[in-house]
Amino acid sequence: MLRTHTCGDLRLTDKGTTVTLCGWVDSYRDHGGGLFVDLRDRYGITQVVFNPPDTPQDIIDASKDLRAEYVIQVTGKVEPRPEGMANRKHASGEIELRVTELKLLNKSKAPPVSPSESITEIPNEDLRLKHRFLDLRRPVMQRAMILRDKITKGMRDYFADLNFIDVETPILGRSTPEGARDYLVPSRVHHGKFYALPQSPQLYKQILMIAGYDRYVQVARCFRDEDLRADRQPEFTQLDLEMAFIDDDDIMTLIDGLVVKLAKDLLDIDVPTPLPRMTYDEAMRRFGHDAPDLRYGLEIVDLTDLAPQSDFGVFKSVTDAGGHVRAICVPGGANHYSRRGIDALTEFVKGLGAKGLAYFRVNEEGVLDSNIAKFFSEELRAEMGTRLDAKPGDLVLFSADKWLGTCKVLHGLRKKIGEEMKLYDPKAMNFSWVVQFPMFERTEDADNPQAIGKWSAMHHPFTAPLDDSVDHLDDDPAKCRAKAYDLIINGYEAGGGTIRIHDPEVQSKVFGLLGIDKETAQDRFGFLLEALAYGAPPHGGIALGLDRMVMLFGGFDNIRDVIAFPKTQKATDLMTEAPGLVDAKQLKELAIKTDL
RNA sequence: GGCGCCGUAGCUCAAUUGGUUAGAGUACUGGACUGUCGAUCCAGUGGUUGCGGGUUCGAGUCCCGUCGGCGUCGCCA
Repeated sequence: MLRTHTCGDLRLTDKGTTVTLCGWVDSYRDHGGGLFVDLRDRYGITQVVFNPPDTPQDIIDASKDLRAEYVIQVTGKVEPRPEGMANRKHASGEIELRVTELKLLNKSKAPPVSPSESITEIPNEDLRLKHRFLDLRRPVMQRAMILRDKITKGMRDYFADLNFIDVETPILGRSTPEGARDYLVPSRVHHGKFYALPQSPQLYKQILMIAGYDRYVQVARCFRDEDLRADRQPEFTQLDLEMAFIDDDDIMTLIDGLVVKLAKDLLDIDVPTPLPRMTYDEAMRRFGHDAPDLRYGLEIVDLTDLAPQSDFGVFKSVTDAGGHVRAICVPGGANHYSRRGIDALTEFVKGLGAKGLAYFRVNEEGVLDSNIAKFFSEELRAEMGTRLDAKPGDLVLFSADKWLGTCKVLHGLRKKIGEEMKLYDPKAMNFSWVVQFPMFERTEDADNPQAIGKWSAMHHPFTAPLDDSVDHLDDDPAKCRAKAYDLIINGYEAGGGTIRIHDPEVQSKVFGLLGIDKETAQDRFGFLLEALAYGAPPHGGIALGLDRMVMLFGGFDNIRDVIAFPKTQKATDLMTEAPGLVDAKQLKELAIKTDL
């Protein structure tokens, strides 16, 4: 060992002891006669002092050459700092190391990305990603990685205590055309054939249930070749689990327990259980989204029935066409959003597909007023005000469109205004479930005109219907609700799962609705269908998005900050420059010709 | 693929309506300084304004294209 302690260890109680520290020069302060260095490692910062008479002159002279990020080993005596010189910013701030020996372990070029927390300016993200070794040296990033480790370990411990066993599943698998685009790996042995990287271990974990491993868990890497977002990476990590002989309530109760433990251990928050559960239909009705942020209100109010009483052409034509008129009432919004502010909101909703933004301000007398007020009788405005619980100074924003259109616009407004008006405590954590998702949705895929209007699975084709929904498979698939549940944290989908179909008859009906004929089913999932025929227990599970949970628990606003080596929005790695070209020889072995 | 924001010194940023030699802080280099902790003080080095084209007497600034980063819609069972 090159050191006796870390830079976060030493306290007043260590005074008088001789210790050796190693670390990076976080900063240095040269006073001519002597010099101070803040020495950093991942445990903290300790001030090391090169001053006479404790430090020999030749060591002081050598210390003059130290620069940011040089790696040094120093030996000396731990001493309390002089009266009034303690630095409360650091845990070891009451002591300092009086250096008697210095060894330069390595030099550093002047860092383009400063790891020092004393530099408050954070470099552009492309620089951080290119020099990730420096970026990851920043204490905030080290805290993120440590938090990630704690969450992962907390999860593993929790499930291990409950008799779950960790089973690894393949990375090289088989492509299934449903769902996200696959990352493909060409086979050298079988020219023209490809492995696919797993989008999730879904099918394998069902096989494990059938194989009798009734409690499976895995920290699983997953891959989806789709476009990126602030909360989406092409490769990400799921805490994946599956159980046999359980129902949906068991999975949710299990995860409630995990959430309580993690919130208590990591954030010292007491989360009451059971976590609230809201159906998908209610979430869409009240918040316009299947992952509502429940840290603030701004609930949607449906005014479709009142709209025809107005003379406002936009509302009337929408309701005549079977659409909806819905609104949110923003408390204090009339003062927060000026004319120009509302123009900005209008531009914003146009980006979401709205044609415009109808609004009312609520004036001093509590009356709804705006440029469209003339189309609404006094009585009608009063009635709308009552429904909306509108108070003087509020702002009422409308969306008139098809149901999903109003959901999208009002959810967008709600989210934007919640942020802009700071309607919630950024440190607050809100956990809930959204349950009873529709089994099927109508395809609106413009790339594939033949598929438009056909049913597709909202989760995957093995999702079980609610017990009282089974009959709707025959008469009205749109009414069919699934044993599906999403864990929602602060408006993010932090995890999701389902109970799986284990009844061959139900499975075949679902395949039928999805237009998957026997041959296709056999070709794509033959192994699973075969396995299901050999005594499959009732089973189901869930997958938690580990990266997102770390992001939310750590208060980060993007997922890259909790992944050591993330990809850019164009799915490249700026440090390694992946993806890269390969040799012609490699392509030839794989029988691949590129067409650029 | 669409929309939007951004790209100026190693780094973070500024530069009036398109107008003189593109500035500041920091880093770096040299010097001063015995208790600092974003040390301080003095001096200095450092620029193809991402790249290419265009408009103009004149472009960091306006236009077109392109590359890169970010956000978002589509997409993500």
